[in-house]
Amino acid sequence: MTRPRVTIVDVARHAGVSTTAVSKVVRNAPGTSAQMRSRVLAAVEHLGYRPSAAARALRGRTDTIGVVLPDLRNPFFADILDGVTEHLASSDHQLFMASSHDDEASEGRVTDALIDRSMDGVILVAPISSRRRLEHVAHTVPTVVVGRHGPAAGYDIVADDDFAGAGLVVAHLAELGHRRIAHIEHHETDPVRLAEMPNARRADGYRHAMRAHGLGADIDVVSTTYNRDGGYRGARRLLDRAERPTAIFAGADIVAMGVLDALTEAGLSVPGDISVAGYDNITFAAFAPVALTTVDQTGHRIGRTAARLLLERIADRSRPTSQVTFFPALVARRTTAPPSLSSR
Amino acid sequence: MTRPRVTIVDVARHAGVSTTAVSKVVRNAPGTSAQMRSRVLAAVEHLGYRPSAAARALRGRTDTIGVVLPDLRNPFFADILDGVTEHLASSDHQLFMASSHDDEASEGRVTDALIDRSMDGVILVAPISSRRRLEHVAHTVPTVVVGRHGPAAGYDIVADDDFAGAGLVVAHLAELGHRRIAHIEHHETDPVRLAEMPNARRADGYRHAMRAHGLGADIDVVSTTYNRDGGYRGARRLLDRAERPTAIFAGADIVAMGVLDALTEAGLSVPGDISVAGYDNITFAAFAPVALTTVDQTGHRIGRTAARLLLERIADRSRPTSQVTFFPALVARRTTAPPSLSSR
DNA sequence: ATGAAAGCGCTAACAA
DNA sequence: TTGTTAGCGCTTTCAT
Repeated sequence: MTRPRVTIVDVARHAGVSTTAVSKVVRNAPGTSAQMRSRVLAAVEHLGYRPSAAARALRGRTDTIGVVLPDLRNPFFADILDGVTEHLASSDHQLFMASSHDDEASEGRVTDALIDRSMDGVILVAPISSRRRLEHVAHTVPTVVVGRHGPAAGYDIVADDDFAGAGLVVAHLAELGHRRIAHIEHHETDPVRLAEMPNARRADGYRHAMRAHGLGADIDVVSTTYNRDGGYRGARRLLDRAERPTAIFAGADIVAMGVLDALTEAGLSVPGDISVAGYDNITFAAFAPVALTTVDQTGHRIGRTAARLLLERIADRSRPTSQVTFFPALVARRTTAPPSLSSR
Repeated sequence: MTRPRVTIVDVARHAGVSTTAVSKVVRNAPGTSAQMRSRVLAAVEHLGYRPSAAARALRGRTDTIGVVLPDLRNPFFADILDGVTEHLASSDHQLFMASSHDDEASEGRVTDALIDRSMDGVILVAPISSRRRLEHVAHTVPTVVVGRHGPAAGYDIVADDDFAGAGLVVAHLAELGHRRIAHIEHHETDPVRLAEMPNARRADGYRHAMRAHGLGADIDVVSTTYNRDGGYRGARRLLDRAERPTAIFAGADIVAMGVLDALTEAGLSVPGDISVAGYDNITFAAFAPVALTTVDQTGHRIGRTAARLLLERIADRSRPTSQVTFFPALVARRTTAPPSLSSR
């Protein structure tokens, strides 16, 4: 069924040279005559030889980098990956992805799996593991953490200023005349994650901005999860309030989707009855029938930067770590408008 | 910066046993006393030993399977992956994904990369490579092809009956009273792909069903691409028709998204002015403000089945190939309705 | 410029 | 039950 692998030995024999020679030619290493090159390449072609990455891995690099994503359904991660892929295209690294399914234990397993398979480097997107664990990973393999803040210890960080981004949304809604602006956040209790995770920073930014706009008394946060169902549940709870909010700021666009599910189901119009804003500016937010007001954190640029930092670290593992923060921008679309007179 | 790897030799020395013993214990292989087990496991724990997958790969299996996806933005693939992941959870295989970015050359590179890294098996989702190429891959590594039809040569196939699915949509629209039902397909010229790719089968099913319903004269196919932009461009062209269609059947839900973008932009209401149907039943189709009529091809079940077949083939590479086809179901939601009287 | 040989970490015969 | 040893395919000194 399956034919035996063509190895470097087969090529060497076929070309009548040493395996060393083949190795050099294949790797474009110096010290080969033009004549030898052509003979070896002919044999490679003839036999259909492909170097075994496994054998190479045993001697060092694998030319493979791994990305751990929390969730394949949130299109924001596709934006990040586009950026990573773009930057990696200039190198000869292969990119493999694995999902942690939003679960800490699974995230650990997947990261270990990547390390066991000797990835040259890993990019962890919005990881939820403990900082100690992240430091351990970074100690073992060049690591870049995306979308999580906090003191970098051994790894580079690329993130968006979530605190400021949340402020942009609140300012936008307050200017439109909203006072009862509610926020749906991803539930979080761990103290480190409360300081480092984007969801927590957005919630903090929301609270801070509400106070700054004199709306401290109207702060209203519902804790669910950063996915569509979390948005649905959060909105349901907000709709049950004695006094409904006039605007809902969902911590992520995917959460806003769930909010819109719930509002549609309840027969409410957006933004007529209630305004909705998200965060991430996933391509879905631009979907015309929705036209979601959101915050653009340029996932593409984040991904590119992460890939660049990772390659730099792979090239020089002792280079000092850096922390890049991008400032986000508000993208006002059609789900936000001044509150209706009756509800004001 | 990075500490040297803990190897099986370190563990053996620490536990005062042979490397063979460690290897056996770690793999739960037979032939180890309880006493030896505990000593070895203690050493493993103490030293934080993790077997090198690269070294294992050189001896055989890697416990890794690779999935090649055309595109990370089409949420239908996430449904398939959920199914794959679910089935794989019962085995100790790790799942890595790679994107081909809808490009044949890239698909080839990515598949080679997976083979080079000695994956135990690969799942190719809606691959566009030539059949010869697929046979080559299957000849090299256990392979399951998902979402592409055709004579199986060396690989298993799991797909949905796209021809029948398209018929369900046409029947639904015809029953509602539509006659001018247009179809947006993914442009295809390669003869083999015309016979095997889901997009081509759906287009064939559309034409066949139109004739079966006596609407042969109204057949109207626009060729673009299976992504959101393709849907947008296709709809624009249909709106420019002297006599507009009353219903648009997009070959995929993601295409329908683009159609809805265009219709919204043109100020047309759905289904008031025009009905829209998709295919795939991605979770987005259930998004309440849209409520897209579509065809459910149970990506989850397809993924589960693909994973099962792959594990079976890994266990026995000579077992005969099988071809599983699932029958799809229409999911009628709110984007389809009888045509308006004026346009009839 | 070219090649011989050691060895990366692990598993699988085979011996004891 | 336990250990010795020969590779898996490649890269890398080190000779030539």
